Amino acid sequence: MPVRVLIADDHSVVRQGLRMFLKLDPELEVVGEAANGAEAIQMARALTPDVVLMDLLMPGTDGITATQRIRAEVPQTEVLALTSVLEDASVVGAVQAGAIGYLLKDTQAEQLCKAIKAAAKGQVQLAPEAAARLVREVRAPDNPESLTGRETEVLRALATGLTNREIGRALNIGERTVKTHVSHLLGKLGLQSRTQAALYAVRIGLVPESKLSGR
Amino acid sequence: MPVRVLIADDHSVVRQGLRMFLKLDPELEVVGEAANGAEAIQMARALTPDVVLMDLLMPGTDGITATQRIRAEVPQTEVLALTSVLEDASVVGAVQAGAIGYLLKDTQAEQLCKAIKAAAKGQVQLAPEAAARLVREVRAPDNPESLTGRETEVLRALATGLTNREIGRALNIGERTVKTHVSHLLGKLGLQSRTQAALYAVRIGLVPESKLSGR
DNA sequence: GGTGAGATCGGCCAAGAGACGGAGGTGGCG
DNA sequence: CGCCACCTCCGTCTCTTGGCCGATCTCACC
Repeated sequence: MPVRVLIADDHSVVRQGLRMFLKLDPELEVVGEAANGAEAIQMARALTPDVVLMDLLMPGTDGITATQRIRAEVPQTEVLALTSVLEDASVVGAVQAGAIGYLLKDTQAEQLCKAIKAAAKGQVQLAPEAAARLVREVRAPDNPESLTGRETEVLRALATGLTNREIGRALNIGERTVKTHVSHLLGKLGLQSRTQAALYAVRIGLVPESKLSGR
Repeated sequence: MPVRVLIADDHSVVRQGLRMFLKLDPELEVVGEAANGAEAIQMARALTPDVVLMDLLMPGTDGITATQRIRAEVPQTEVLALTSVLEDASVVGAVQAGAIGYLLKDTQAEQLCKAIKAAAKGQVQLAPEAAARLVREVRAPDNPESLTGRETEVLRALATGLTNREIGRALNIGERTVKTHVSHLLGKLGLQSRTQAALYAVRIGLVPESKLSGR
């Protein structure tokens, strides 16, 4: 009985590549494709696949949110994060959201097949780089560089291009408090300006691409 | 005689997917894979493929730079931009760099094969969305929203997290001049702050992900 | 030769941003 | 209970940022 896989990625090239590739392994069966987080949630609900290959960066509902929802609503389905982003926040975020593994898109083909089958059995699969990040984060919960929940919220708002005052209004706190949080997170991240912080947030996948400041 | 294709993408999942997929078409032959712009240039020089499938967002040397170099050094090789980014600057940039086409990663499989064969014959291939951007840009060269060369340079520097003073040093101009350019580009883009401008630059792919502000 | 766009600077000014120290409140945890 | 992390807010200070006015200079174009 093959492992039933759902592919969630916003690029059809990636989806078709994965689909065609997994087809070569008789133990793997691609049962569906989703182009965004919302589709992934809906299809996971309908198909109850064994494993969801989840891209974390997708327009609309992002992969981490989708992972949370799927794990909550379809617990028998395991989620394997497969993304090009490798940063503390997204690794930890994906695992906290319920992902059983975290692989990079430059993973070799055979390893990917193995990882999917292992994930279906409930075995944890982490790219070595991702494992390192996770261990570092978990082993040092009071790591001076780890942001608090509020600081992360402020960073997320900051990374949509809001001013301190606007962030205050958005989070229902004073501008002064926002400045405090910004000051703290800049210090923790070793950055010098809110612009650098915004770019950092984008880099680690804290902000979905769809929310980036545009016209 | 098959069309010889070089794949340039930093994600092995995408590379292997494309390779396996193009293998099914006997008229297409994948002669090599490059994981970044520098490799793409080197391999294009060594292999002189008919077509390079070029991702624009790659670490190190980006795809646009690689396209320029390849077109300059290996003129018989056509470059087909294949990316997830769709914005005026990158479309125009790719075409200006010498790309014969611009396709999105969510392009359907058969279309991609057709486009590659057409590109090998020197026929222009543009995704409809990309064509629209290009036409809009070309038809209105003095579009109030189109940035000048210098403004684009300043935006690119701004989007790496530099201050005005640092940008001035980097470009060998005064801080005042930088402020003028920043002011102009903010007005043209309809934005209110440098942070928004930095996010915009990332969104349109002006800045390679590798250069985003980190730690 | 005029015309316009672009690049380069200047002064002035208001607002935002960040650093610094202080301080009160909460809630978990030994 | 005390301790500590976190969230909240305040005042003050310096620096950066961005808008507004202006000005030269170059260069392509008509």
